[in-house]
Order: sequence, then C-alpha cells, then structure tokens
Amino acid sequence: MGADPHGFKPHIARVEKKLTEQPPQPAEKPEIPAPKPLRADAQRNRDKLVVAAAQAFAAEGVDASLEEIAKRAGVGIGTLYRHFPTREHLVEVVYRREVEGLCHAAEELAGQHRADVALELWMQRFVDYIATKRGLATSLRLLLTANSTLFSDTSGRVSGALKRLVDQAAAAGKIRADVDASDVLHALGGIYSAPNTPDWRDRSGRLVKLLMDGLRFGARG
Amino acid sequence: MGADPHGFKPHIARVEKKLTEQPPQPAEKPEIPAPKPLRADAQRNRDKLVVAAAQAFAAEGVDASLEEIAKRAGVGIGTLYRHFPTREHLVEVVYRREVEGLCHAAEELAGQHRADVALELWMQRFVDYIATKRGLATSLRLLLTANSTLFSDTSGRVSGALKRLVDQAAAAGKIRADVDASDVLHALGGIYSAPNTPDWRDRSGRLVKLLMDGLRFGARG
DNA sequence: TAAATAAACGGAGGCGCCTCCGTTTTAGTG
DNA sequence: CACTAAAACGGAGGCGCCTCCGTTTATTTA
Repeated sequence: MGADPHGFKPHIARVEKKLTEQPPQPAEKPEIPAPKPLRADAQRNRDKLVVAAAQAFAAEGVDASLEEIAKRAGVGIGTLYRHFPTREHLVEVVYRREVEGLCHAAEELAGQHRADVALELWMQRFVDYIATKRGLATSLRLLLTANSTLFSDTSGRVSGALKRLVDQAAAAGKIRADVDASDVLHALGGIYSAPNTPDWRDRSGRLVKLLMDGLRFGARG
Repeated sequence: MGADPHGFKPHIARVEKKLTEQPPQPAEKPEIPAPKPLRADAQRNRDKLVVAAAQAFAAEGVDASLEEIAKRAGVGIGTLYRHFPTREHLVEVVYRREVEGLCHAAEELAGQHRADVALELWMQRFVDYIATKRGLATSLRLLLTANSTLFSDTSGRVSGALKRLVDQAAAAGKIRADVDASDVLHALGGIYSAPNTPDWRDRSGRLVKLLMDGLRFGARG
C-alpha cells in the first residue's frame, strides 16, 4: 500500500557516510557489500541536503517540509528522495551528525581552554544538543528503539566525550575529585527531562552554571 | 507543527458509541461528562462511515484513502474528520465493531446449531476476524499498546465468547471434557502468528477442522 | 580530447491529508 | 406550524508526499 510498489529504491542501504572519507577498502568481510563511493556531484548534494535538513529540523521540528528542505539545499525533491527514501533516514543522519559535532566540540574545547572551562562550555553546548534531540522527538524515539545500534553508538560516544572532559578537569585539580562522569551525566539528566517551557533554555543554562559551581567547590587547584 | 494549529477539534472525546444506545443517564460518576446523543443525521452519517471504513480497511488495509471512505459513505470529507479526527480513531471504532460482531455471532450460532457445530462455525468466523486484525496491523498494534483499555476490553470479550461455546459443547458431551477454552484459544494462536502466505486462509480453515476433530475425539455424546 | 556509458538530477503531476467556512438540517420553543 | 439557534454538513483549496522519466553530468574508455 503505497510502500514502494515499484521496487524503486536505489541504494537504500547507505544510510550513513562519514564526512572524512576512507579509501575504498578492497574487501574486508564477506557480508556488507561495500558501499561504493558516490559520484562527486552526488556527494555534494547529499551534504547540502543534510545541512539544510539539520537547519529545518532545528527550526521547525521533524515535520518540516521535505520539499522545503530540498529547495533550501538547492536540489530537486527527487534528489532528496534518492538519497533518503524516508523522513526517518534523514532524521537519523542528521542526528548522527549532531552527535559527531558534539563530540568534536569536546576535543576542540579541551585544546583551547582550561579544563574546567572546557567542561562548562561543553555542557552549554550539550544543552543545544538536547534541544535538537527534543525537536526530533517522536521520530527519534522510534528510531532509537528500533535501531539499537544507533542508540548504543551515540550514547556511548557522548558519554565518552563527557568522561574525558570530567577526568581532565579532575586531574588538573579544577573540579573536585570525588565525582565522576556518570554523576555529572546523571545531573544533566534534569535537562533532558525538564518540561518544555519557553524559558527552558535559560533554566538549563543556569542548571549548568550551578552544577559547575558545585563541581568547583572543594577543588584542589 | 501541523498538529491542530487552530485548536479546531470538536468533540474528539467521543471515540466510541454503542449501536444499542442507552438512555442518557442523568449523571453517574463525577468524571466522564456524559457524551450526549448525536443528532439523528449525525448518527446516521457516523454509522455509514464506520461501515464504509470497515469495508475499505478489509479490502485495502489501514492505508485506505480517507477521502475514498467518505465518498463510499456518501458524505463529505469534512464530516469524516469531524467524527474521526485521526485515522487511528476510525481504526479503533472499526476494530471494536469487529469484536462486537464476533461476540454477537457466538450467541447467534449457539442458538441455531448443535453445540459442537456452533463452536466450529464460530472458529471459522474467528479466522476472518484475525484476517481483519492483521489488515489493520501497525495502527492496531500501536493502539493496543497505547490504549490498554481497548486491549483488555476486546480480548476479554472474545475469550469470553469462546469460553461459552466451548463450555456448552463440553456440557452437551459433543466435545471431550478434558480441555478448556484457554487450551482452544492457545491452539488458535497458531492462526494469528502464522506467516502471511497467499493460502493463509485455507490453511487456517484446515487448522480449525483439525482442531475440531481433536476436540470431538473421545467425546461422550 | 572525444565518444560512450552509467549515474544522478529535477520537477511536473497525481494523489491524499486536513482545514475552514458558507450552506443546510435538525431540534427546540411559542 | 413557523421561527430560531445550534449542530452538522460538504467540498474547495492549499499543502505535502512520492514517483516517474526525460535530461544533464561525471567518469571511463579509446
């Protein structure tokens, strides 16, 4: 019923693609038939679509018009559908990209600021991440339950990034030593589960500051 | 986001309505603010819609066009939406009606046939019921998990109907006395979980016959 | 570099969803 | 029965989804 009655779904398998491309491995495992690289123009358009979709989802939620996204990306609607046969495919890629960005920010900040400042700035960034995640709400929840790889991948990466920052700050004596990353993650949980009031962002910002004060209190250095 | 941006959803609360109407109870419990009876024309249209929807869902699955359903019912699409603000509302009502019919058939058959024959005929009817249930698949699964009342209501009624038939047949000595309704229901489970092959209906019919032979074997009368 | 082939593009077109509001029908009331 | 208010009707219209296929572009081959 309306679900691909003509078997017209080219390369659906390709659901994600790192931006940093690897050399086309000659053949590693018998299964997974090697997602061969896209033609240059295709890759370009694909990237433009993901960027446009990320903006659209952030601004208008998951129900943003796909036609509008295609238009913003400067490609035809057909191109969008060729790359992302369903809205969920697109959501997934956007979400992975978001996680990627958040983890990347952790390294970036760690290299540019004192350990405790890096942690604080990162947590502020984390608030934005949660905002996006909420924007994608329903679709994402479905995806995360249906696709357990996606869930474990992403939550693992995020908590790993947090752990690194916390450990560094603790090692540098900038925050107290008697808490660990999981405590902090737990505390940040309040951000995720808070009701969606208009001042949500501000409240969350304050929560982060408060948390940092707590963490700095009794620090060695 | 596209979800009722204008607050334009009249009487959504009314999700079900028995065909056999009760006199408008003066006031029974503080909660549940009395779903006052529909105007005659409204009730008529509502019924026509449910009938048309049942046919459409049976013939084409849950994704049947709502506009088509309205047309078949001889009403405007606006009328459909007024009565059933979402596709799921309509699915729920159709499903309840199906259950109703199945239970009604149990009484009917019990009154017109020898106890074991009634049981067999009813089980054949049960196959149709399962077919519908499968047709409604995704939507219905969501509804049944989201709305536990719906689940307990319907499964209770169906197994109740079965129990009555089995008990009568056993009491009349037409089937063996050492099985009870839950055993039979368990056996019928195979129908529900069978793969959806083209000959599914035939296979299920045969399963019912086989089951009846087993039940008759060793009967007193 | 040119030709040939495969890959990708893009948007018109058809269909379904849902809202909104002018028109019609029903159920009271005098 | 006539009148009125409230309820219900219905379908045009706007928008989004998705497919299909003629056209364009990248890549390979000679």
